[in-house]
Amino acid sequence: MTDMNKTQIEPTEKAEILKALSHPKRVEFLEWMREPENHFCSQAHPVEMGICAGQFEKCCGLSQSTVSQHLSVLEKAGLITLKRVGQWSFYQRNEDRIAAFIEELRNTL
Amino acid sequence: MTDMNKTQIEPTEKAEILKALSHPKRVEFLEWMREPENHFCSQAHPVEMGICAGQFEKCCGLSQSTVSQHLSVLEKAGLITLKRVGQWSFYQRNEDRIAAFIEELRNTL
DNA sequence: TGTTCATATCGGTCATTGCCGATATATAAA
DNA sequence: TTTATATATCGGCAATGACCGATATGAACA
Repeated sequence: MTDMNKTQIEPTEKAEILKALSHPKRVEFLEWMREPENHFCSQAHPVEMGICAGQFEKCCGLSQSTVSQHLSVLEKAGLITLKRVGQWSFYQRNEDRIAAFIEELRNTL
Repeated sequence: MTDMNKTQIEPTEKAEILKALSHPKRVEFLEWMREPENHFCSQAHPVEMGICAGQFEKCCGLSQSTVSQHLSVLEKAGLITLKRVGQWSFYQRNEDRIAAFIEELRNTL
């Protein structure tokens, strides 16, 4: 009864998530995605679909390839999910996973 | 009224803490210190004084200098505190800081 | 004072990460 | 089928991080 049926975070996953969060830019990406309308207002598609990869590029002054890599790290850690629509990649926060991670920290750290 | 008068975590500090936690060994160190009696039973001094730097060395298979560096990173991030007594260095978890950090994550991540 | 013990710091090596431009892939449009 | 657009991956380079042995610091004790 401590953790209901929330997604469980394995030790290996916890380490991977912490690594993903060790770069300030990636943390920023996650935080921006909390309020998409404030940070990605120039997006043509509705923000409910997720944030288009290209949107990050404009906000952060990094190259396209670097942004793509950062997003990939976040995705592999499970903190965001990727949905491809046409030629675009839409990323979304994985709220369950993020919450589970913080809960894991609360319990173990 | 959101944060009472808890220690506040600045953005720069948050980044430094996340970096400190990006190495599994350092996370382990912190977790071991939650239950000192289980992990550092061979310590001569009472665990209430903190954990003697040398104790970590025995548990983790790293060299003395490497352990010292890891502890220094945790201390600079404010996650542990250092008290010198005689020739020994006693480290203790900074519970307020750890709690404030997790709270910060809950609010911003 | 010199010796011992605990820990911190230094110097160097090797592995990892961050970054970029260039290229590959894949969809969409002409 | 060619062209354009969006994103991922590759190759290489520079910066950072992890690790160690050796050395320095500093306290305790003979």
